[in-house]
Amino acid sequence: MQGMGKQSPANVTINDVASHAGVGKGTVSRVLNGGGNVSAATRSRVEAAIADLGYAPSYAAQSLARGRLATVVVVVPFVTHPSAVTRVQGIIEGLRPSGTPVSILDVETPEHARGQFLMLLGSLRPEGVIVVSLTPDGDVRRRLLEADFPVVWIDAKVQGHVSLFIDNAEGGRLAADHLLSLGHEAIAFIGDDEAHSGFGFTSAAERLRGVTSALAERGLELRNCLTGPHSKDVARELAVQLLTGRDRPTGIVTTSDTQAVGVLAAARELGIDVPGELSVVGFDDVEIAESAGLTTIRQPIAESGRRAAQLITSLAGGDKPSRRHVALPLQLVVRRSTGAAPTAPVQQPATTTG
Amino acid sequence: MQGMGKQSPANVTINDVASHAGVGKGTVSRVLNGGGNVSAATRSRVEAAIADLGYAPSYAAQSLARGRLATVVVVVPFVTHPSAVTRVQGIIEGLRPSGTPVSILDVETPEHARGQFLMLLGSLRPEGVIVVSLTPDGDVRRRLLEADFPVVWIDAKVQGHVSLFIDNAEGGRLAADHLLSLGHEAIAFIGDDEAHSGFGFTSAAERLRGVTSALAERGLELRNCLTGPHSKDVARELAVQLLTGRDRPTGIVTTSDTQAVGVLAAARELGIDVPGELSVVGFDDVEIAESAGLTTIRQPIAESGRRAAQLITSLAGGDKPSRRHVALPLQLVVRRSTGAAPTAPVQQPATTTG
DNA sequence: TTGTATGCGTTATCAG
DNA sequence: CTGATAACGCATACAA
Repeated sequence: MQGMGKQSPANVTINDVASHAGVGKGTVSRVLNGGGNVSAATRSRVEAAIADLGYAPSYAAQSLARGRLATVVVVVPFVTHPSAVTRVQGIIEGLRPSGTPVSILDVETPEHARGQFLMLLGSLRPEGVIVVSLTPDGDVRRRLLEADFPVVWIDAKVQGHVSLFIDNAEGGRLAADHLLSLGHEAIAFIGDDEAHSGFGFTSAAERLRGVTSALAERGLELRNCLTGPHSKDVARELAVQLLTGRDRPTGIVTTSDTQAVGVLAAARELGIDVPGELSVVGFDDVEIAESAGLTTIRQPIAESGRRAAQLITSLAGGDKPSRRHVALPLQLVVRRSTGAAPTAPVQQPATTTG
Repeated sequence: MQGMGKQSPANVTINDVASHAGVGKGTVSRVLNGGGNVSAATRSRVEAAIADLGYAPSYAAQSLARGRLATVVVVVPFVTHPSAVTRVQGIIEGLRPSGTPVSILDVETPEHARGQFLMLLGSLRPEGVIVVSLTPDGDVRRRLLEADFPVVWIDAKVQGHVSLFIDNAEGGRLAADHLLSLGHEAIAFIGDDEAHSGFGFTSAAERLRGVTSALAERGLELRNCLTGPHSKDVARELAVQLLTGRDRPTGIVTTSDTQAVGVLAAARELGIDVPGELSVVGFDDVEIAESAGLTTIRQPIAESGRRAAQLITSLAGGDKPSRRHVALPLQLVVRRSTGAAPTAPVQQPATTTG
């Protein structure tokens, strides 16, 4: 049974290093960490021993002794969305210099999210947490605020917490103003059906508000507003609906590039020329936007991840945040999917009997 | 002295639960884990106490006591590549049922990779490791094989290890055969410059081999073969070179959809009609391929991640792998980027002096 | 079935 | 500057 003892690498511990170097384990620990008070001679002896034995400190033991995991945890819903992916990439990139491992906690439903937060709080106790596009219940938020690790929120403005976000209404306004400036008056909106997600997202509603208020300033009303689950195909179907209905819009604003690409697909299917007969505006400016030639509202997605990572690193290092809330810049990026409104109505609306 | 220990939330421990329930900590541990020998009455008392106190076992302490981290680590280069992203998504998805956190270890260079593997082996000691598109040195491979946690390789066939991979040469052949069947004879290749990556990748070379051998079977030779760092823009530049040169090809095979999209961009810039004057084949069938209307060689990327995750879970559970090596299926997906070869030569090659 | 004692590998505290 | 030694919180072998 145990005759074989362990044939596995019999992981070398700090004790092995200590005896090999002829010092106490405390000393080894010191050279490993801050290493304040160690004589040069001892230090080099220990370092030699470490190299000799190929010693690496046990992550679990360190975590237990220190009271926290040397890992940054990212809590993110919809890891399949391109924007979520890009954010995570930014985070990983921003954390690379520090060498801190990144753990991904995917969440599917609000209850699932709650569970993940609880396990994070009670069990994981990581070095820092980055929450993406999520706003958990008040009690979880409070516990997160009281936790002894830093938390940074991306794409959510949370009271008392450090957060990076965008002005969604302004984004909607930018999109609408662009179409208006091109002469469009029949503008429709395709957005997420956030109410049904259960997460309590509000960004689509805010963007819609931006659009309608921009239109209102010109005395116009939104031609149509369709929402559905966030996906390219759903957006395509909604667009078909919009484009084959009576009040065909000449411009469509969407809440993501994914959806905009769906609208483009619908237009192609229906033989509607973009941007000749129809202009489409996306949101986010993820990678696909460029290759699809999409006019879109760019938000610095990867950048938000990078900044969150840097913030976490700095906060975990004991720094105080200079600003709690940081609004990220938004920018209209014009490509091939928008153009001047058709001079003649694309489709003559039936004149109502006067 | 030690009374002040920590003023932090004084996280509730297994001891608190034990005393609250009036049992020993061993019992609590038992109901928490396998829970074999616990009377129903005691069990419910303990469970009540756990719920009362909102107890969650410390991940670090569990890890230390058990000797391994309840985390699956993914080692992956180029997290920015769409295919890498998709694989990670698949892994996360496949691991969701088990609730195991996923840690991402990004690697930039071979040395970096080595360091990550070493820290993984010596320090992290996770529940399992999934290595994506990487083949480290022999000694690291051996240590990985001897480690007491399971390792699954994706996109790499590694001696003695469990691995999921594709037949790259077959992929190249599929692409070339498709173009050949459309009447193309002037076929060029744009691929990764893997030699300079330092990682020792060979997939591009294997795909190229598939292409050339398919051509050879018809008595043809590759018109041109250009390589460079893997990026859309580099591919675009290479394509411009190809398309403005003397021997303009009518078909281009690339080693990724990203590159194929670059080729498409080049064609558009040059006013070359696709697929009228030029056919383009991608590789992978990532999301962008569909919206770009790219004909491509589909490999089950997300699926590979899911399967790897399931394999890890099963292996970590003590199962023996049924098969060490699994070849994933490849499939030609025809879209709008390929069509019949132009009947008249697009560009009359200057007849060499006879 | 259940409580107790020991070990896991570090960090941190405290004399020396 | 350095070597013991006590936590850290849990799993587990062992005793009861």
